[in-house]
Amino acid sequence: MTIDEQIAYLKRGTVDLISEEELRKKLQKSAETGIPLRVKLGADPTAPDIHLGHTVVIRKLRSFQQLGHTAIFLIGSFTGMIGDPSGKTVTRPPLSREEVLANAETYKTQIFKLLDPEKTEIRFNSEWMDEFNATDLIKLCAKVTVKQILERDDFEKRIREEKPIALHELLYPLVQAYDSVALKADVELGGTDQKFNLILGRDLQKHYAQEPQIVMTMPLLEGLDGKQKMSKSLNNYIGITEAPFEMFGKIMSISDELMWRYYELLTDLSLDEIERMKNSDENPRNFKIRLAKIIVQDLHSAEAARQAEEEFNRLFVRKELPEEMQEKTFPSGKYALSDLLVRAELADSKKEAKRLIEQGAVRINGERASDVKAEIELNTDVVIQVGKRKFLKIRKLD
RNA sequence: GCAAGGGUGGUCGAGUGGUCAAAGGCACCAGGCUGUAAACCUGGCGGGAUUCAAUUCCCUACGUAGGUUCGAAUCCUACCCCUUGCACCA
Repeated sequence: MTIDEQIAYLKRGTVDLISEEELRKKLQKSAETGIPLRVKLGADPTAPDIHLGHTVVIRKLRSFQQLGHTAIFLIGSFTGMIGDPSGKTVTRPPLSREEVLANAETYKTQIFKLLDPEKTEIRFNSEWMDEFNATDLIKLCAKVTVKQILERDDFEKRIREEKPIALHELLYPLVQAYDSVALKADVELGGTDQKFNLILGRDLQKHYAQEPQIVMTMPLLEGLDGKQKMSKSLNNYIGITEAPFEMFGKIMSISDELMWRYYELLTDLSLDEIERMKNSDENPRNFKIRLAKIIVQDLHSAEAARQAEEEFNRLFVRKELPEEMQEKTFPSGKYALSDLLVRAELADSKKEAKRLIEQGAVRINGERASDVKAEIELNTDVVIQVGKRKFLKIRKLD
């Protein structure tokens, strides 16, 4: 690839690129000297469950890796061990060293679904922050002004809304910026919410007589609802370790509009190709299937994607029973249906079980059961379906 | 420490003595229509029991613990927590 082609490739899907000129210079220099660029991506060690939203930026890191550069996955172990009470949710307890290490392991297995382990540096910021003493910290603080820090949008917003800001929260961006100095990063990637922190890294590097890093930010991916950003707490996410069929199904349930967004940020299809599909009058459903297959293939395998599609067709197109379903064993005998649903964990309470029956959500061996007081005789195996996607085979125990 | 404001169901947010298992929105669940799309429509949304059924009853819940009252999310007392301002540190 020529330098121009590389830039075009790397620019895809980015929101901010500061700056393209500097990136060009770095790429040129790297090509001339054969020294790969050091590309940093930071992660918070408190939430080791990676979802598709995170993969947007991880995929970008992979792009750099594929061009021969060094991917650095930085785990904020130091920050995690202090504990960050910011944000509206419950105070996060500080993590112990063991927890941080355990989370780091989880991270590794997840990111290596996308990144090449051989070409990835995993680093922890406690490597240098543990040695940092009060003098170092104060010297570091002296390099920026309060005004600079308070410029960050969310700080500004909280001041305006008279919400509290803990002092150490002001220090987090600084520590993150210092990580870039410690790593001698050439490029730092992050979500758009990280823009301020990444730029601060540039500023700080100048203070340490380093060439400032290139800042690239990526959009925060919308979750399955298509409105809010994907996150675990909003329960609108697809986890990177989810089973192929789950992933496939969730992708099939997103809106058509959102599908194009996912195409752009989660696949490598050319923008031209995506545009062509968008303007085609083919049933969008087919494109969604294609998207689902691409994503499942990327995170699992081609075979897994094929099977997921097959299962999807079986369940929702042909309305057949799944190939495999969970099984539970009960002593043979007579059961009140509502009771059985609870005991089989298909409903949380008897009230809910009755509700489900009343609303026609329950099927026994394919027959809709609408009698709340129904009893079923368990003398053979029975398949119970609740709603569209919960299936359970109940086996009798003699 | 003082003063003021606040703590309600998954969430936001009404409710200031009975009609409150608590309005309304969102989220969520189920059904319908579809392409497991969107939009839309319908029902549900603490738990247990009871009736053929409309039902009815009981328990738990409005920061915690007590109290007043026939009756409290609502009033009183103490405590805990959050926010803001002031003070202390001088």
